[in-house]
Amino acid sequence: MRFEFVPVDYDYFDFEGRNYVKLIGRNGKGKKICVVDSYEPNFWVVLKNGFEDKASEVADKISKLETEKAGRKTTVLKTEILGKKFLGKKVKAIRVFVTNHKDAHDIASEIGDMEEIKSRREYDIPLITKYIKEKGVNPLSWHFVEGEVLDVGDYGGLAGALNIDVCVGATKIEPMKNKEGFEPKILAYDIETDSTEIGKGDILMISLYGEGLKKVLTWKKCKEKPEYVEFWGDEGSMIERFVELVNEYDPDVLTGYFSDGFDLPYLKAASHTNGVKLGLGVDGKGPVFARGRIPSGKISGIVHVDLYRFIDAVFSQYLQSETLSLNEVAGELVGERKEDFDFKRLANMKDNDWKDFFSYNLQDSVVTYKLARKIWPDVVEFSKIVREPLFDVTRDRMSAHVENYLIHNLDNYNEIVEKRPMYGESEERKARGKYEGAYVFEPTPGLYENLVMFDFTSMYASVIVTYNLSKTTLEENGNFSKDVGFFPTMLLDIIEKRKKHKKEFAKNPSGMLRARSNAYKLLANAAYGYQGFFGARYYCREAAAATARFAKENILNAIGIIKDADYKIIYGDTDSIAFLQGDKSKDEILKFLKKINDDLPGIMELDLEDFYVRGLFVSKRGSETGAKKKYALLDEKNKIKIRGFETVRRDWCKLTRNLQSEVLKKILEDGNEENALKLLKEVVRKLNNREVGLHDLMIRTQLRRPLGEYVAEGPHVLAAKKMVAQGVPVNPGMLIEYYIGEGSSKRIGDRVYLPEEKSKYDIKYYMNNQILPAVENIFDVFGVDVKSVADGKRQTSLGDFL
DNA sequence: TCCCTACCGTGATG
DNA sequence: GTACATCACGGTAGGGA
Repeated sequence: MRFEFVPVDYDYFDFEGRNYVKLIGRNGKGKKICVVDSYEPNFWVVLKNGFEDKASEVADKISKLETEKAGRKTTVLKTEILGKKFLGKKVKAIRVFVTNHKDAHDIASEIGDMEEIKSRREYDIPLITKYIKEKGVNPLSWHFVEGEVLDVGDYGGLAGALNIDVCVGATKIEPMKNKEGFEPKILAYDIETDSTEIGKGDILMISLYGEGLKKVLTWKKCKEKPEYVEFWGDEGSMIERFVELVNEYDPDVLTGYFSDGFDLPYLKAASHTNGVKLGLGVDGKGPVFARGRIPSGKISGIVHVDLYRFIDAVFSQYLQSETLSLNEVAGELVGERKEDFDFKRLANMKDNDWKDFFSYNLQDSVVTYKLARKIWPDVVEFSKIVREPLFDVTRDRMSAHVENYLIHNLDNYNEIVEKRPMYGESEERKARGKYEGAYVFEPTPGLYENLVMFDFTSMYASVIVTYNLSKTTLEENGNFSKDVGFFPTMLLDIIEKRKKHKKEFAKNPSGMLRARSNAYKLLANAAYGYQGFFGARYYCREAAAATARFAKENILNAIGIIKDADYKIIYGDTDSIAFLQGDKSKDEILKFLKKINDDLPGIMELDLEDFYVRGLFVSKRGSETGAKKKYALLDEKNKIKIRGFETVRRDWCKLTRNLQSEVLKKILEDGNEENALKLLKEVVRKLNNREVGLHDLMIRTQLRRPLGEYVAEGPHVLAAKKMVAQGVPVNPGMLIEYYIGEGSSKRIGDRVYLPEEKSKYDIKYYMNNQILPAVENIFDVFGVDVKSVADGKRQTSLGDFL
């Protein structure tokens, strides 16, 4: 038979000592299909220079090797001798095919350090990655599959064990040229429990939301139940019903928010205690958790996607959200906030409380579902571009994405893939210390009018391409060769693709094109960090350091040119330069920009970022020197851009942040400090009269390590300890919220109060440590001393004397 | 007890 | 364990007077 097929989930299994790949996806009619494909595991042996003529001799020796492990015998099936490239150099290499991928490492070890052999490679690449790379069966792309329907007994009963209509043994899989697009069946879920510690409490309810499915399952009764609620006798039968509903819905993707770290492990623990099966997978089995910082919950035949992880690793840089809570992220991305539920009500639930809780639980799944739909184009594009399955692509960090992109594209350069660093190697790399980074211009504090901002487009990526900076182009003398390497070449390709898709998007906007252009942009931006990352296969500290160095050289040059043209430089950071427009017209500025570009090396490109009406730069606290990375700009559309100020820092209280942002706004709009001063006075008055609500005084700081590991105990650590004492579990990553109350202790941390603790806020603290420091340097630009304003003393302003 | 400073820790910029 | 360096700043902790 021959049919259209899109692979969604990849897995592999052993049969009679050999590896097979199990693809699960949909056919053209939307039916879930399992396709079994063969795979010949292999790795490479690279011969030393001068030993090329020994190739067949070495290959013969290798052919006779075999290993036995866990009752599995792996032998060398065949060898091929080929001219390849390794680290950019021509080499003679032997491709060694073995019976089982898991043993490739052992066979490679047995080959050992023969004098003819330089390196053994690609045995450390995951089987699925190798399979996709070698057979070109790309995720979420349409293929024609030819093959035979499997009998129940084939491959040790594989087909019979799977809850899938059709299992096919493939004889041929080829990409379809003209078919694009695939709408997955997504199902979102969420659980509510009475303890946040996994396995400690009960699951009170489970919600599911998808197309045509809207349910809350619970064993907690209430008289008047909403139509979407189903009551079950106990936790165990509720879980069994959940499994049943998932199986009936037959999703491609089961998604939750922080479900790797909470919902799925909780369900697993609860099903265990209740003695019921959590048979979510098409194999009837429960989720399997892979170890890691956060375990990854894998379900056979259904891609379990924890949206939080993808957002955290890839998407968060686009977000304004200060935390990655479902509430905040959904609020920003789908304009829908979760319903509120006060968990303190849990202690004493009445009928109506349960109704609210059900609704809250359902809303979590609804919001998760909408969020999944919203970022789906981005997930898909990443998966297609880096050619890794959904499961991995939604969990990998940026360095892994860059690396996977490299691995899957190295065949274009006939390159054998470099190995991962060994443990000791990573340590050595880390120990090599820091190198000099970006250049930052020290601004002179002041309020400026009519500013121009230039910036280099994708500066670090452009530098890597222009100067050919990479591991394989680094010469022994420390310079980088003129012969262009695969890393810069690939990066150039990424940059060009990004440009192309950005243009296409501008012409014909679609979620897919936006996502595609974004994905390329992210990959380009991450390429620099990748080369400096200790865990990278193509780590090259020299290349990373040179990237920063050449970038610095370029921005300094550009600053020089702009200065020489008699413009006054106001600020610059890494790849951007702000200067005064002076008496020049916008046209003249643009012509000037073009002229600068004509002389830039390689693909370096300086761009107009924007024109600004006003810009404010302040001094560092307690000093005359200008503060870097702190400024506020007003553009011609009256939009304000604030960088670095307390306003944008989440560890300052709302009162401070709101006041400061309003002060900046007023000053930028008015061009003077007069009205801004009134705002300050009003806040000072309210604070002194205790008219400020505690909610505006909460300080939020993230706990970033276990409590025991702190050398210095800051207020947030002491607040966290207080929480523990009150029986609230805390863990790294949590945002600790507290306010400062009155008290005799000098140490501020001794006066922290948790939100629900009633106390009098410390007026002095909020005045001297929050409000005044945040506006002091701003008013200082106008010669106004905020301390005396706060004291209600005379207002001194330079203006008074002029 | 006050004052100074080094260091710790967080969160920002690009 | 999970891209890089640069920067601002509050707060603690400890020494010296």
